[in-house]
Amino acid sequence: MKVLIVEDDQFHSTFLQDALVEAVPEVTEIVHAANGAIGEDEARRGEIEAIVMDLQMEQRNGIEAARTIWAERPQSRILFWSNYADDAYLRGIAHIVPEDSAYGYVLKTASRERLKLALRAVLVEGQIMVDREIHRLQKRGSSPRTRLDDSEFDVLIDLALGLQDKLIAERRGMSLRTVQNRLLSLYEKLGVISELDDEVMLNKRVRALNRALVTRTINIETLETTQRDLETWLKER
Amino acid sequence: MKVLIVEDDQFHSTFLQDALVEAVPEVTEIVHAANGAIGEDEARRGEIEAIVMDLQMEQRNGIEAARTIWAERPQSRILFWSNYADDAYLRGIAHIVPEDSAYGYVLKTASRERLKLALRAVLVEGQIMVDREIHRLQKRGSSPRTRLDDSEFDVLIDLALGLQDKLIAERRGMSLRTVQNRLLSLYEKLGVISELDDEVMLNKRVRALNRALVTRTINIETLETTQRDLETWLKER
DNA sequence: AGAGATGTTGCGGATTCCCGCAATAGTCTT
DNA sequence: AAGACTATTGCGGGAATCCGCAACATCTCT
Repeated sequence: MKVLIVEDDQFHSTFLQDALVEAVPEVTEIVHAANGAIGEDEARRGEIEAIVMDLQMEQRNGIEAARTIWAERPQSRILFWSNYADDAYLRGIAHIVPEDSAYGYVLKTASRERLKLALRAVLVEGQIMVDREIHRLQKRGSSPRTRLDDSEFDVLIDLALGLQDKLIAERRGMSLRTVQNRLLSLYEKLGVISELDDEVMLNKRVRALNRALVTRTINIETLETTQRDLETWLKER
Repeated sequence: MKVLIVEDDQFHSTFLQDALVEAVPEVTEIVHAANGAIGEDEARRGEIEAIVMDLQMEQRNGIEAARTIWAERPQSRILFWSNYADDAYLRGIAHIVPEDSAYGYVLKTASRERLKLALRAVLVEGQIMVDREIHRLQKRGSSPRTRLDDSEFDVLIDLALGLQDKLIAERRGMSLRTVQNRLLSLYEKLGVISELDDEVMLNKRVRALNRALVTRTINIETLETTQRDLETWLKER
């Protein structure tokens, strides 16, 4: 079994390798890649189907790499190994994971045992496995009062990119007023109103982005990658 | 010589310790702390004056910890060891570093040799040492056309927190129109106008925050820590 | 099928934002 | 010290945003 490790941090990479040979003795070869772009090449060249990948990397992050890898070889099994439990990563993965392919998400703060468990479960057994910590975070918002639905999330992205209402309406195919309704519920769910509310008036648009960032609903990488999507959309409209 | 290591990542912590004993044989004792709050306690209890500290930590980050440590013991020598070269960190440090005390800033991607050099230079020799990579980043903006001055940076912070013009004016003691002038030059320097300019109209306020984030002028931790400053200001006005 | 809940859209107005124009104050140069 | 620059501030107006009100459209449940 060939396994590809995509990780740009030296120490984490070797730590990962150690855990891997312990947890999965059937490994015959381990290939390393220091960022997402190299990872894609290696996966292509080596016809590799078992991958452990960091999410935060220079150049090209894990989500983007996974997207092209899965596009070329949908049955690839990918275990994401990340520092953060940002909701944006989960949504990003949820959007690109192919039907019935195996993947997992483990935090770097997880114990070595849990990492080894996830390595076996995903790479060998082909299971889906998401770290409990992350699930907790995902759940926390699951009271529908706080959790954003997909269309709200789309509008949040556009807001974060700096589009104004009219453009968002055009891009998402809604009326101006509907966009504003979405924004309204965004302000509600992100806690823009409740906080410093009385007395202090805030710029809700900026505050919404601020809250989305500190609550880990989106992150800076989200801004960067969605920016590219926006640019292509702008060209072909 | 007693040295305190403040670092929440297991691997990095031991790596740091190894480099430390190699580079600084005069070390007699090494104390570990897993986050900023514990670090403050240890520094206080142990009367430690040589510290190596990560910047990104849960709970309480390196800048905040350094602020209280330096407030209590200004001659402390602190080497910051960070993943990122965000401008926000540099500004944060520049604001709190006491007169003629030693500090340094090294990236985690730096070679072991450079780390060891910095350890000696800062902890033993009491020099000031900033990683070349960071300086490069700081310089890049140093064409005054792009680099933010302090008052612009202040306004950027307030904008990022979601304050509206009137409140910023009150907080920073300027007139409304002056705030708007600052915003104008912010939009200019952050590249809000130049990008997608013609055709596409943007919400400049949000776009400014977006640009400030992706250019690493500020980061999410900045949002969190400055939020606390804002809250105290709000109470006592 | 009918009643109620939820989502979408238009209209209008109060507020905020963006910024050109112009007067004044402060700084630098020669 | 006079002239040139730059920063600060007020005024005013066009555009964008926020949001209540109300009319439909859809969906759900019994």
